[in-house]
Amino acid sequence: MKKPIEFKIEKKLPGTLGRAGTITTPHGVIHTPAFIAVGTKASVRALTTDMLLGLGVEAVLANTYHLYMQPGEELIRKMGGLQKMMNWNGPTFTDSGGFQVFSLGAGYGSNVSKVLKDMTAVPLITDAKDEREDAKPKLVQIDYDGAAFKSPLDGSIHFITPERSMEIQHTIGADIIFAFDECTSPAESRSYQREALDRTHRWGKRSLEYHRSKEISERQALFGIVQGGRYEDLRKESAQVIGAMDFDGFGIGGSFDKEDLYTAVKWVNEILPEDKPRHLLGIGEPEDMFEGVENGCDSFDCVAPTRLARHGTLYTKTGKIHISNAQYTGDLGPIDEGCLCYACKNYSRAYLCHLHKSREMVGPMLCSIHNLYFIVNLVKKMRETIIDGTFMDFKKEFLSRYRS
RNA sequence: GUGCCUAUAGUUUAGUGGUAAAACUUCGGUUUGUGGAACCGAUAUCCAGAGUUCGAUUCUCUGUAGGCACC
Repeated sequence: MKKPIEFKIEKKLPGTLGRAGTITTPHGVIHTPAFIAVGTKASVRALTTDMLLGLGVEAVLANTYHLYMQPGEELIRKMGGLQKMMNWNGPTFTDSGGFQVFSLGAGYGSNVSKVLKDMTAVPLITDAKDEREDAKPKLVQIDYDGAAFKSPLDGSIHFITPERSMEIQHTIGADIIFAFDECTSPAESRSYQREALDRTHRWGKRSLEYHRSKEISERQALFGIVQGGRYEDLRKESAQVIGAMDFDGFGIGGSFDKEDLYTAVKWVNEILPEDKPRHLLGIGEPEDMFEGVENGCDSFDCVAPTRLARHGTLYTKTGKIHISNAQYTGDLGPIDEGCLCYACKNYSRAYLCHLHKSREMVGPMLCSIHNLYFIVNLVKKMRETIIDGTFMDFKKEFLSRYRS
C-alpha cells in the first residue's frame, strides 16, 4: 500500500531524543522540527497565504470541529477542500475535534486550558460533576461512542464519533489528519484519566480502522494521539498502545501542568517508534518547544503567536512585550532589534502602538506577521543547530536572553 | 437685557440629606490541538462661595460657565 507521507531523520541530537528531519507530504516537504501555523477555520487569522509563505511557514493546521460547524462539509467540498479554498498549496493538518471535547466540555468557561501554571485548579468532571454553580452549561456530552456537541451557532446537536471525524477530515482533505481523542485536564482524578484514556485508545483504533478502509488513506496520513494526563504509567501505556497501531505518525495530547509537560513528553517519546513523526499538540511557547525538541518532538502547533499578536503581546529576543504599554508610544525602534520580518523592517513600535490603540486592522496583521516569524524561525533555528551540532549552545544562549 | 435649563472621573452619563455608580479612555496584567481582536485588575470625580441642617454632592441664594427661548 502506498504511503501518504515519508519521514526521514537527517541528524540526531546526541544524548537526547531530539532529531532533525523531513516529512514529505503530497503538497510539499516539512523540515523538522517545525512550527505549524494554526488556521482553525481555514484561515490563519489576519494573514493571507502569501504572508505565510513570506514568513517561512511550511504547513498549516486547521480544525475539524470548527470547519464542520461552519461552513460545513458540503460547502467545503464545493470549494474544493481545505487547500483549494484557502489558497494554500503547502502541507496541511487537521486536528480531529478531540481538543474541543475538552475545551467546549469540561474546560468550557473555566480557566483551565493547555498549560496550567499551578495545580490549584479543581477537577472539572470527577468530583464536582455539573454541580458547580458558576459553571457555564457545557457544549459537550461524552459517551462510549463519541461526543455530542451543541453548536454555539444555532444550538443544534451534532454527534461526532471517530468514524464521523475521519469522514469529515477526508472531506476537508488535509495531508495529515488526527485520530479522534479526548483531551483531559491534568486536575482530573486518576480514575477519570483511566476511563478517558481507554476511550481515547478505543477511538484511536476505530479512527485507524475506518481510515484504512478507505482508498484515501494512501493520500492522507493519520496520526494517533497519546493521552494519559500526568500519570507516568498511563502515559507510557498510551505510548505503547497507540505506538503499536499502524498510524503514520503520532500526536501527543493533553492539557498539562507546566511541570509535567517535559517529563510526559519524554516518557512517551522513549516508547513511540522512532521512525515516525511526532507532533506535540497545542504547544508553542519558546521554552516549551526547546524541551519538546530535545525530547523528541518533530512538530508543534500553537495559537499563542497569533492570538497574542492580536492582543498586542509581541515576542522579542529578550522576552515578551506589550505593544500598547505607555513606554512604546514614542518608541521609534523596531519590535525586536535585528529581526528581519516585514513588520520590523518597515515599522516602529510607536506606529504599532498607535495601530493597536486605534484598533486599525493592519495592527493585528503586522503583529501576527512578527510573532509567527519569530516562532517559526526559532524552531527553524533549532533544526539548523541540531544539524550543525550547536543546539545546546543555542538553547542556553537564547533562553538566558529571553528570560532576562 | 430678561426668563428657563444644566454643571458629578480625561469623556459621556447614573444617583443620593449620612462624602458616590457605570461605560469608554488612561495605566497594568493574563492568554499554549482559537467559543470569544477576549478576559482580569488599578487610578481618578460631586464648578466656586454663602445659607438652612447634627450633617449638603443633594435643599436655598449669589457668582461663574455653557445651552435654549424671548427682546
